Amino acid sequence: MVSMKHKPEAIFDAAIALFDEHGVGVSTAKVAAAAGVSNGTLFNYFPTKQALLDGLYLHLKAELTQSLGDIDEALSIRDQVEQVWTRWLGWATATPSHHRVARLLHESGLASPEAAERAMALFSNSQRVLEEARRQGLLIDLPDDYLAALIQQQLELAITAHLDTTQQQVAFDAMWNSITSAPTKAGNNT
Amino acid sequence: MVSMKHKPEAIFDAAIALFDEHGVGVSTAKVAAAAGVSNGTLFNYFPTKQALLDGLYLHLKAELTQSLGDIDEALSIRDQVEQVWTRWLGWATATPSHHRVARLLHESGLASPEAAERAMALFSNSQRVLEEARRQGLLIDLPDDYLAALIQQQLELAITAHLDTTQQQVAFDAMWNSITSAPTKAGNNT
Amino acid sequence: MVSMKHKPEAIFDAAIALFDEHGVGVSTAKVAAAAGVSNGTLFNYFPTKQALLDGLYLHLKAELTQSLGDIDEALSIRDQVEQVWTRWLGWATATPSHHRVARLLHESGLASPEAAERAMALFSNSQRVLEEARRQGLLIDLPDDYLAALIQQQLELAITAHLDTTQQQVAFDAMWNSITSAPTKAGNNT
Amino acid sequence: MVSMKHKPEAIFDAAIALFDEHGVGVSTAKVAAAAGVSNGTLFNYFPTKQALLDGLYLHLKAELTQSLGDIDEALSIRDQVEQVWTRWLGWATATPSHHRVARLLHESGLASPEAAERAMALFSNSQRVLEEARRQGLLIDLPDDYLAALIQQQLELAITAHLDTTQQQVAFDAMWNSITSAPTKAGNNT
DNA sequence: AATGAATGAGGCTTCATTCAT
DNA sequence: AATGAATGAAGCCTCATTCAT
Repeated sequence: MVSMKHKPEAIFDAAIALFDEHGVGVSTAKVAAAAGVSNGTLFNYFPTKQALLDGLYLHLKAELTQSLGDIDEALSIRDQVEQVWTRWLGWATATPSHHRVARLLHESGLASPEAAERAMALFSNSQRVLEEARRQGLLIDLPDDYLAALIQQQLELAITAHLDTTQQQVAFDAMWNSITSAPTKAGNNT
Repeated sequence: MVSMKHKPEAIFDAAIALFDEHGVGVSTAKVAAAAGVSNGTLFNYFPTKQALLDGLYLHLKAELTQSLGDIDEALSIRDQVEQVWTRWLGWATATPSHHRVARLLHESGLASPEAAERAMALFSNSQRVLEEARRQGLLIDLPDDYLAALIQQQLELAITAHLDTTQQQVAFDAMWNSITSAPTKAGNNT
Repeated sequence: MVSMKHKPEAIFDAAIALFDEHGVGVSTAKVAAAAGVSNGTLFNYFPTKQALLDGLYLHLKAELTQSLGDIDEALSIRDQVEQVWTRWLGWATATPSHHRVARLLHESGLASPEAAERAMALFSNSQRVLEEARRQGLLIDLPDDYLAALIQQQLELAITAHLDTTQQQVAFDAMWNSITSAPTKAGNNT
Repeated sequence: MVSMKHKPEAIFDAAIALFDEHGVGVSTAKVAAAAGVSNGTLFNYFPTKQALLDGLYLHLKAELTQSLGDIDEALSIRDQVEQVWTRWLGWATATPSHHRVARLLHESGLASPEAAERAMALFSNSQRVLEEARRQGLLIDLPDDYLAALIQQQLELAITAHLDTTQQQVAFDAMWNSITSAPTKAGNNT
């Protein structure tokens, strides 16, 4: 009745679809049913609803990390960032529900601190790009955390806004302008 | 036990405190108790929990609008925007729990669409500033909705990041750079 | 459908009947149904199944204490003890299910330690008789706790054995013989 | 991880340890895990949890019977009884968890009637001592069942009370006094 | 207008038991 | 004979909502 994947996979898929449509409030029973397994079976894999939430969060983050792949260090920093940006956007566009649910879990603080921390660890590659940018003196004088959040926020926005290709480029430029200092830009007052 | 405010006000205050600490999952009974009224009474004012959520959301948005006050149209557009930015930040700093709960209600989609729409209407003033900026050709080529979201996102970030005064200025500049075109900025490649 | 007592009373009665017949494993739902109230109502009075168990235990012990009344201190110690014995037995005979359930809760350790302690406090009168007997040098050389348990054990036995009046007297004598030293009894070794 | 005993034996041991610590509520899965077998295997040996309970009860009673051994009929009745008493106490002291679990199964009525009856049959030796005492006119005028219960009750008490050697003797005397008539004891009133 | 007891649907979780491998 | 994943009924408890007083 449901794809012949392994059970946890089927449960994740069902959870994604339901959480995306109705929020994380959806009952474990409904998730199990949608996954084509019994109520009890779900708890064989995720002993707690929280465990399901955490597991799903990590699953999605890992999926994203997979999509980001390795960064081409031969590129300029700006292009490295754009590479991450583009691939991330590609993932979100290819599997929008996955992206929305990941966002949902993150925003509502429903992924436990441990899960959030483990998820962060997956992005070490991307973080290194930021550090390199800092070393090159490109970045404005705000904490790296802040800049990372700035990037991600704008990425989220670009994703949800369904922009066309041209606009996507403008959106990326806007983000880049927001995090880099613009020494040569004269008279930026009205 | 609770200030002699009018009942709905007391309920809002209780809800803010509890939602801020424990999330919107808090039961109506607990809200009522914290407000010093019986659970039955709460339902006299808000026939539904959703009505309470919506009412609270509008209440908070109205509070914010109040804080934003009138915009000094004599100022440059940039300064008008900064005025809004600063007052908004002032409101969030003065009553952080209010800000957090407003954010919570918005993010989790728990404020009903109708409430969200009515809340938007409160910001007509601020929106007008954006329109004026557009008219003056300052803005990058993305929909106004998008830019409004860009502004608000970065504002939220600046609020939650607990920046010092210098950093706040940098954060505002970053935002401004992200929404305005920078014609004279030469060679923005690495 | 059920006597017009107050709710908690009705719940106690239902619990007694069901626990007596099927053990404390009986579901709260069944207790509520038998009490003529809804599932939820039970939890308005006893926020937890354990609270119900504890409450019931104390209820029964208080009932027993009531039945024991005041001890006639003009009587000899032996007669005072017999007075308690007889009244206790009377209570158990009059409401055997109450007695059995009290025993059940005690034996299975399902009354929480706090409840057990509070229940003990109800018997201060009876304990005083034992202390007086000790003072008079009537008792064998074992801790008072031990003797109290000896008495109660044998009382329980006398109750459950459904003895006739003559046998009841023999049973009491047996108990008395077990806790008192018998100075004049010559050579009780083989 | 678990001794290379036969499976049922290992299951019994695990059950004893777990039931002793957490009560009979412990799940069959946990018992199986502690016994080092899969949950499925447990049900190969005990088709039902009740069967496990009954089997364990009989196992423990048989173990006790073993410990009681043969009674030395050359001894006086009193000494024969004391021999049983002492050996029983020895068993309980040597393997306290076994004793406690046997008691637990008995008290909570969780050993099925059939199992209880079969267990009784194991004590035929001990019962014969009582019958002989009756024949010799030593016993008070109460049913043999009652006296057997009196003995066992007091034995349980002596076991759980952790008495020293002197007190153990007093406890045995108390028991003996409770079941035997004391013709020479003059004036046992106040 | 205020109260708070009553409701019952629904949520999460546990567990004895089955069965295909 | 052994395994362990799968099952689904049942348990405890929460809570938004109603309504008689």
